[in-house]
Amino acid sequence: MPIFTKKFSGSMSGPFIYSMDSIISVIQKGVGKAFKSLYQQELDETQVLVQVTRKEFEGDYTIVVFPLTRLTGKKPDELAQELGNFLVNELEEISAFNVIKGFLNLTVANVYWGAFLQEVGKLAHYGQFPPNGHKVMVEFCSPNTNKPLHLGHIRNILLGWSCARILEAAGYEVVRVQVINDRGIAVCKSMVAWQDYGNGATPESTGIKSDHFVGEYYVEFEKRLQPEYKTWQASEAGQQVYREKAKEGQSPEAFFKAFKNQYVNEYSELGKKASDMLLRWEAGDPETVALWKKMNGWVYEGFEQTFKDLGVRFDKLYYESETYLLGKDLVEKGLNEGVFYRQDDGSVWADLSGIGMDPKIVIRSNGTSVYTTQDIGTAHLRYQDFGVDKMVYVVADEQNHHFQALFEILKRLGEPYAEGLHHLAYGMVELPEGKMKSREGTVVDADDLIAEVIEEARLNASERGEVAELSAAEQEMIIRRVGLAALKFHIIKVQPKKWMTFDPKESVDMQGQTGPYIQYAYVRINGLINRARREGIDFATGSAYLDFQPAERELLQQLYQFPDTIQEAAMGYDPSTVANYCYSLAKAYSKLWHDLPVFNAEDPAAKAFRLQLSRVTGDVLRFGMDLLGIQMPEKM
RNA sequence: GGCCUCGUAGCUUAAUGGAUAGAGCAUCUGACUACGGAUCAGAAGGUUGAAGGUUCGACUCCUUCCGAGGUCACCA
Repeated sequence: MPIFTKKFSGSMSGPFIYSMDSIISVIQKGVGKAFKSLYQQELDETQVLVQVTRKEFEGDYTIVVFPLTRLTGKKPDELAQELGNFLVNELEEISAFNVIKGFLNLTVANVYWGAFLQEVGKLAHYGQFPPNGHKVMVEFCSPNTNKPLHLGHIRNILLGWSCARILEAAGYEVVRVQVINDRGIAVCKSMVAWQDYGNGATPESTGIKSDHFVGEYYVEFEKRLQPEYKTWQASEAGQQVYREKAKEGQSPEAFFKAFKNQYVNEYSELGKKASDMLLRWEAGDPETVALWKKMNGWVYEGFEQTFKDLGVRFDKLYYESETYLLGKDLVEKGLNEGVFYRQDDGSVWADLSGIGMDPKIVIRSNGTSVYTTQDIGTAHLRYQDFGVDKMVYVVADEQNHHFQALFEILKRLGEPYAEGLHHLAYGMVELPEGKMKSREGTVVDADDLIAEVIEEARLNASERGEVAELSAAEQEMIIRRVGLAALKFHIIKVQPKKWMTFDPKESVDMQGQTGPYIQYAYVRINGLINRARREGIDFATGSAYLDFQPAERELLQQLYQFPDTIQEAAMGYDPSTVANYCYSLAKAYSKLWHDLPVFNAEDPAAKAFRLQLSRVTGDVLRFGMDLLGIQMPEKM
């Protein structure tokens, strides 16, 4: 059967990926040949629309012939019939066809599917593409150091991590980084509160997780500020400001709510303490810097634990305290090259009217730099550090405007990586009650949430007892994996750009379209494979089995889609694509499990084939879920 | 106000311009003396926010409108 050896040694062949010419391109080429031979017409084959046949119809792949009719002047059904005949005669891969309302459904020969499975079965990492020579940086998480991580960070972290893994699978070399906002007024508030009200307490002395410990002092600051502000509002000074600055008909409540920031900056004693702290920090006062280092150290220790719990790590951390002065020299250079212009007051701007945006300031009139300037410098620094040709910023969509401006400026500055910049903008996470608001205490804490899903998994496990005979440590690992799978999958199955409503009750679901459902399919497979290995069954002997049942065909088709799915997810920076694929594959396997006996199959070839099919499915599920940052348990 | 995003079943959501809009949850009904029932099968649930337009064909593209949100800082 020479056709198969030819197909299996395509130009992309490597140690990792299954690489025969895709069936779709085989079909497309066949259609091109048909047009030449039947109608004497040249055709752009890539324009032929080939898609997976919908379940309710007979066949594996479908050609939509409508767009082709105007080239021949034939009716859709007639053209489809002629093409179908031609393809079945000419292509060994195609064994049958049928035509329904202008759709040409093609059936792929069983022998082709059978060979596909055997070939994939030999690969160590089906779906992993060979290195493509490109290097990409993914920035994600990037928290402030005054508070612990919350639900929003979790979505960010999961998206960033998964995106990085998917790019790796697609052949990129990936560098994971984050920028930690370790300076500024917010951090100073925590410092002031700890200094004044902490009485020397430490995370160790209180037994509180260290980032939460620091967060409590941030809250403490706000708590102390409130009565101070109330008192001031009632005072003559406060009333005078209200009379002078309130808009016509604005109630005191509304005015003072809006005025709060200004109050803290200009009138508050506590606020003054914080801004003094910031000034001392900027001046490099040793005592202040020591305090800052101590408290940030606590925060990092806590963050590190959360990252570990979530199973993520970074290659390099950038700190704003080290990068916030960067970018000014690049602005200076851009100024000389006409990329920016200086106003009379000394401030420097970028004119972005060319892309329909308002002017963007990059240097204040007092000569200091802004956020955008800093990001310009950081991007440049990163390029120097790693030489990446792509940079992906995983940041909430509230910063769309900022990144649009930043990318445009970097482009105009002629930065070498400028064409490879991408803002992976994700939607905010809301609760069923509405937005999370730290002031109202409705923020879902990351550590609490993780603990909660694990407890839920523990409850579920105790109701079953399959893992009861395992050691405590093994049980604990399984419970963690199951709980985290529920949480992670629940978040990552939603397209990044969509705002999502996070219902804690649904996030711990373990049935239906969930992480544990997929894990369960894997665990079943694992049980079968272990038994087969104990009995020394050779899966390759399944190649003799070719009379596929519908459930087997469905699974083969889906397995075949895996590399394309990874490419699609990588190009679209969209992990939800992989999540949905994994679910769909697990569902197809559950169906097969129900419909057909595997170990007790009708004959040895069928048994070996189904074991091989199961094993490959298990491998793909494990690899696919790993791309989402989800670990598989061996039992559950 | 300018720019941008979103609107799909009660809820959470899927669908490179293609066939009867696909799942899960919740509700109801079935299926374990076959390899793990965290499963499978079935029922019910939709004028895809509204109205036009382009197209052989529109959830998808265009226009207008309605609704929700974001952003337009010498904040980060």
